[in-house]
Amino acid sequence: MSIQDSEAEALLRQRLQAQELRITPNRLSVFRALLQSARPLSVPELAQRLQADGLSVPTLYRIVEVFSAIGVTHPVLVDHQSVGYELREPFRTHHDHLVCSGCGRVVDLYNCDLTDVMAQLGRDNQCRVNFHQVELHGLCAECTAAKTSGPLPR
Amino acid sequence: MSIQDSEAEALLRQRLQAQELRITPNRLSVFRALLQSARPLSVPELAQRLQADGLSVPTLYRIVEVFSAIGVTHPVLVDHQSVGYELREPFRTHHDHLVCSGCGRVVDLYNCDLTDVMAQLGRDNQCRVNFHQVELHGLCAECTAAKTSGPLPR
DNA sequence: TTATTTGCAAAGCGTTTGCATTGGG
DNA sequence: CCCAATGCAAACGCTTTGCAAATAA
Repeated sequence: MSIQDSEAEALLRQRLQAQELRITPNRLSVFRALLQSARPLSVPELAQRLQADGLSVPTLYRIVEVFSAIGVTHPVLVDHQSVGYELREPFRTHHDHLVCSGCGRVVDLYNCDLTDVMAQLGRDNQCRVNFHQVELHGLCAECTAAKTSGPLPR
Repeated sequence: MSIQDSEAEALLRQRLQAQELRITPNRLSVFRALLQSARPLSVPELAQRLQADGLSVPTLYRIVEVFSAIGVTHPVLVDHQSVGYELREPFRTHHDHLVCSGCGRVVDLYNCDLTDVMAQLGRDNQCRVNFHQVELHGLCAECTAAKTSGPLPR
């Protein structure tokens, strides 16, 4: 589960201090942008949303790098081509995704009790798992009915 | 499970023809390079391995795009930052990934009996699942051993 | 005060596009 | 023969880097 926004920011400050990293307005701005976003944001997207705050692009890259290094965010492949950054638990409620092959929509799947399964999978491979991301590919309910065959659209 | 290399190429030809796409030496070269690789390959990596064959870089991008469109490959986030392409079932044995937070390597996880779990997850959401991709984030065996505490290395 | 963080400018790549040519079916 | 596929060159956009100035602690 995720926590309240007020607690989230306090926790971020803790995480930064624990690593001897400074609490700066820029870092807080990026964090809030991610908190408010329903989906992962790439650096160009962050730049767009935060252009009023005047953050430079190199700074954005440096911040998401720091956030990912201290476990606040993690990189996700978005749209099969670009890298987005998403808050991790407990900053955001964990969920998984179903990507519909038909219409391309992404359905968020909550309440997937996969944590135990994933932890076991890690143990089987001598790995320590602290986060998992499941992406299902298939057809959503609507597209199952409208399913077609033949060559792909070009 | 995956199939023999000889069958794999025959199946690739089928897939291409079914979509009215042409069987070209370039496409076969890329396919073989992916078949022989133990890990996902980015376009720059493909360019390097296939430079003897003289494929142009734009062609490589077009080919992996086609392969992914017809389900022969799928894109994977490699090293936290770049996009690699990997053969899908049945060209390659299905497996999941552990992305190491420490070194960024992608560790293949085989024998993950998650198909049933994923199918159930789909049913719970009225979706038909025909492919799943699980990405675990954590520490690989080596990094677990080398794990340190305190501030991150700068 | 001091080391970290940031902005700026520029460089470095990865990726895409337009167009003429090649070649598979 | 026809249109898909390719190569080339150039454009484009994302990402990184060096360095000086600003700033959190």
